[in-house]
Amino acid sequence: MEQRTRAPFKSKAYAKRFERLDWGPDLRERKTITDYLASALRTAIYDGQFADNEELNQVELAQHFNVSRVPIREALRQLQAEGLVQNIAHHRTIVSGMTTSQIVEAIEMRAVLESYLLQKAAIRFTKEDVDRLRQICKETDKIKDYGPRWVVKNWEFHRALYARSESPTIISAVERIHLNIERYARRTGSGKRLHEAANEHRRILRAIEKSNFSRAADLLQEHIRHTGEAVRRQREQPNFTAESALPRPRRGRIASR
Amino acid sequence: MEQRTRAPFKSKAYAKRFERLDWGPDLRERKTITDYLASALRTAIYDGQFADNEELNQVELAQHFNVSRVPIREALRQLQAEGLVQNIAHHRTIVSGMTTSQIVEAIEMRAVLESYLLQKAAIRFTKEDVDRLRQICKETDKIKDYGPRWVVKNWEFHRALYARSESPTIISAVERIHLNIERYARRTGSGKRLHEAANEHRRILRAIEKSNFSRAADLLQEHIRHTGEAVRRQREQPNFTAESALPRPRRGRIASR
DNA sequence: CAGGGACGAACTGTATACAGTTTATTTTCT
DNA sequence: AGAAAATAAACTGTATACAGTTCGTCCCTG
Repeated sequence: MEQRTRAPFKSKAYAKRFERLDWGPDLRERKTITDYLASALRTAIYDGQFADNEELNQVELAQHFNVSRVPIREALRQLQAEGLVQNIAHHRTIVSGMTTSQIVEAIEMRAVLESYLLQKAAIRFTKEDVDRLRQICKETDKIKDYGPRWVVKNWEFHRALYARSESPTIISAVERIHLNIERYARRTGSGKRLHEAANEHRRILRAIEKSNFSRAADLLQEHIRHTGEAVRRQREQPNFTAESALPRPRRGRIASR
Repeated sequence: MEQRTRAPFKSKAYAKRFERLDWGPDLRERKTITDYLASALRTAIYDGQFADNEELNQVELAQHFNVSRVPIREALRQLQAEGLVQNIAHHRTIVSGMTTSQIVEAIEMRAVLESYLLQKAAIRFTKEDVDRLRQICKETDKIKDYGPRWVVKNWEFHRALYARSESPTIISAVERIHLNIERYARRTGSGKRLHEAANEHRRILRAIEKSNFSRAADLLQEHIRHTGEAVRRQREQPNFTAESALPRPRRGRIASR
């Protein structure tokens, strides 16, 4: 089976948006252009490369990726179903920004579900599992600034909490919510919150060490809710303007394809 | 704006599958063929018209709906993202049957989230809300057999429980899970379970009447989990064969379009 | 008659062409 | 000049054409 590699990009309209895109095997191995595009766009959106409500022009995207509009459209449909973009028929597709309450509710769901997962996992914890958590805590401390590396480590801790829950479906549902809201949570991420989060992790760990699992679950729930509060606090500031595109930025002129 | 009405179906290959399809305004009002198709297919799958792992042939579907493959493909992409079908690149798209543990985990999520929603809503309950619940209970009693009408009434009760939760996002997430697993839960639905469920609803109602909300939440959680247990029990019977298509039923001959 | 290419039918995936919709611009009328 | 109507440009949506992949079938070889 021949390895499909995408042709070099033609247009530079979106160059900046996708430059941070990880061209790892995960992306390259996709079998169809549509799959590749869906990944690329999803990654870019999760990465915060697009402002809320920003318009996605099919022709521009097609030119950028040097493909026809068909796979672009299919990829956009997929993202639409995932809730990342919104399509207004015959009109346009925009990056769908979540409202504050949507974000907060999503975080609420995480809090409830993750707390449940922890309780479910806790009764099966082994010494190795706890060691692993300790290890991750230590590693997290080494990361001094808020960036992708910290996000990954942070999530590693959470995943480790649920490793023994024997609930892969719930975990992946939770993980998806996490990915969906991370781009918003990120904007509130200051160094202070970084430190706070690390402390909360450690407190959860301590409760687990003492086999006080219901307390650990409560702490975890609080920990997650703190993110929600941070988002709400930031967004309710009067001078807060979500990084969002204007309703209808004058359309550029792009030759139809 | 001209009202788009679909042309009558050409092919009869899928006629049976879509005959129960509700041609209500909800469906007819869709602006694009793709949107219409996504709804139609989703409804049919939710309705149990397709067996697990059944193959969806783009050409056949296109002929049935008398459209080209493009909107069919886009609709399938959307369903794929929704988890209703699975696409194997260059190969085929199949209706993705959930495994027993996936179903049970989905029900678990419902139990956890709905119980949370109830607790959140309970503190805001008014007398009218409780009356409404009572009313729904009565109406449910009138429906004697397990069918779409019962499912709707049943869900109405659940929704009424969360009406005051002020969490529309969580509610719709839960609703989606419900829709996703209903077709499996249905297969276990005997008259006996019908009665049991009605009783459980009434017990929850009674706890609410006594303002014993945490007990109501617990009862609700149990109530939902019962469905999960029923599914598991049925599927673990040695002679159980999920209504599912064979891995590769000899492909029919369909003229390419 | 079992195993393995080679071929071809039947699909899926992508590009291109065309149709229909929306929005911006120009023209017309008052 | 300003509002309304006509026109044009830019997109989106769908159909058709073509390219590429998979898999069954046939034929060959042993």
